[in-house]
Amino acid sequence: MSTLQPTYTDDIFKLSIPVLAVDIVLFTLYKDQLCVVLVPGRNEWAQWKLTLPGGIIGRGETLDEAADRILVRDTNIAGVYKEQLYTFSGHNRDDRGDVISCSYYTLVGAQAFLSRIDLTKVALVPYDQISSDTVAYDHAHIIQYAYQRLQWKMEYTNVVRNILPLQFSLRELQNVYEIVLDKTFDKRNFRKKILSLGMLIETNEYDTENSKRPAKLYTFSDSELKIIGIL
Amino acid sequence: MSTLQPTYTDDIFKLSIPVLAVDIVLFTLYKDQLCVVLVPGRNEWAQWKLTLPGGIIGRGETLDEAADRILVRDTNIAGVYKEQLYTFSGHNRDDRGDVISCSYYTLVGAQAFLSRIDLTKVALVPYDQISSDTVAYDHAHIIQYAYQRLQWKMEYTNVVRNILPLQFSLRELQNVYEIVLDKTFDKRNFRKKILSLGMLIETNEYDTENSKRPAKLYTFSDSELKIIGIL
DNA sequence: TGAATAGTGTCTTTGAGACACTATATG
DNA sequence: CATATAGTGTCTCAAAGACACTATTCA
Repeated sequence: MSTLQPTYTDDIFKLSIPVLAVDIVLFTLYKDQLCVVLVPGRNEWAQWKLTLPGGIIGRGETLDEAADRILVRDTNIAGVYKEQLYTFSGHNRDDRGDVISCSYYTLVGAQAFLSRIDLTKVALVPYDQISSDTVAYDHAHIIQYAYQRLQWKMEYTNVVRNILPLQFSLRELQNVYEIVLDKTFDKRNFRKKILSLGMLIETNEYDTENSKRPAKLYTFSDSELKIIGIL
Repeated sequence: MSTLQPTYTDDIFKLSIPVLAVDIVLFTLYKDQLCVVLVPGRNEWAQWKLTLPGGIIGRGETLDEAADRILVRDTNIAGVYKEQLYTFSGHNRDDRGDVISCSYYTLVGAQAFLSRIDLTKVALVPYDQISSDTVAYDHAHIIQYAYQRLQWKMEYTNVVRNILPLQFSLRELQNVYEIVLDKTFDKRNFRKKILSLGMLIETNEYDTENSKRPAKLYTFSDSELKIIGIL
């Protein structure tokens, strides 16, 4: 993985084919809110608005490699879960010319996030404050699409593992589900269900900081994304 | 929609950015087999092998427009259901240079398919005969991915509507499900389930051709893709 | 009237969801 | 010992799946 920008030997916006860019929707939880990382817009159309971290893909680069490069460049974050979302095209998406955007989304835990990112360079915007008024181009639409995908993944996979620390209590886990899915769950039913899925392993440790009665800590049994039926 | 090829004013395979192509996985049912439409490979790497219908996207063209154009060019089929699948990239995907492929899949009923297509120009290949030995580039992989998506859509949406005629018997419907999902269903449970979903409307007509006892014909209640829980 | 396919109902099991009390540590 | 949060069990209802016979048309 390289943090170098590719160099372009042509005026890429004047070619007879469209330019392919990669845009990244980085979700994290911050103060019990689902947030997206955005950067200041760098040209006229984007003036006064924020945009997704993104960039033009270079020759010889794969989409995954470009996504990694851009993520490191703008957020200093590497090696996290990411997934290709959708490739957006359309007339007049971008003032620079004909740009097609292959979008990715990633999910990062708050601790990993805050330790690596430079908050003077990027903004952390709560999902419910994102709209076409605050975000440039069609990026609000892309973020909305990413959010739908994230919700789906939360319901049907163990993707939640990417936002939690190595050990966590069932209460923390339920909090994440409730925030991302924007609904509440009955504690007993939630625990019954989540434990029956076999995606958790009990540890012998307890969280004594966040509550009166210490809560048993769990870890995830699978290190990879796995499809399961949840909730 | 135009059937013209875009014209390229540069040598697009020598640019400093990758070239974006669109490839289409067209599924249809033929003689009780799930089949994919393939075309002869047009260059060295693809020699003796078949490829997906595909082409380079032109400037000012959206991905959906390019998909429509290529579908008409290679199969003479227009106005059918299609969906973007995934955008594939990778080192050495294509001998011509750095090509990234945005893939689509579509689903076409046999009658519409046979009436429009020219079978001297394209091949109809049963899904279970597709492998890297018979299909060029990474197209076998793309087809496999498309098949997974199709199976998923069959289970959770009314996408099956795109492969059936306007009117059909429950037996025909069950056949399609059994072929695509590659498993069998109990007739009573299938009918109970499918009718409870409310995605069908009973007609007053009967199919008297395909069986001794005439079967009641049904139509779909929704003209759009709709998420439902099936099977 | 026999052959072929359409069409129908019940029982059992499983999972989802509603719901309230006890257990344990801290100050 | 009061408070705050962890942790636990039962009942009900709905949907999935197993399973076998009757109905209708045609030759």
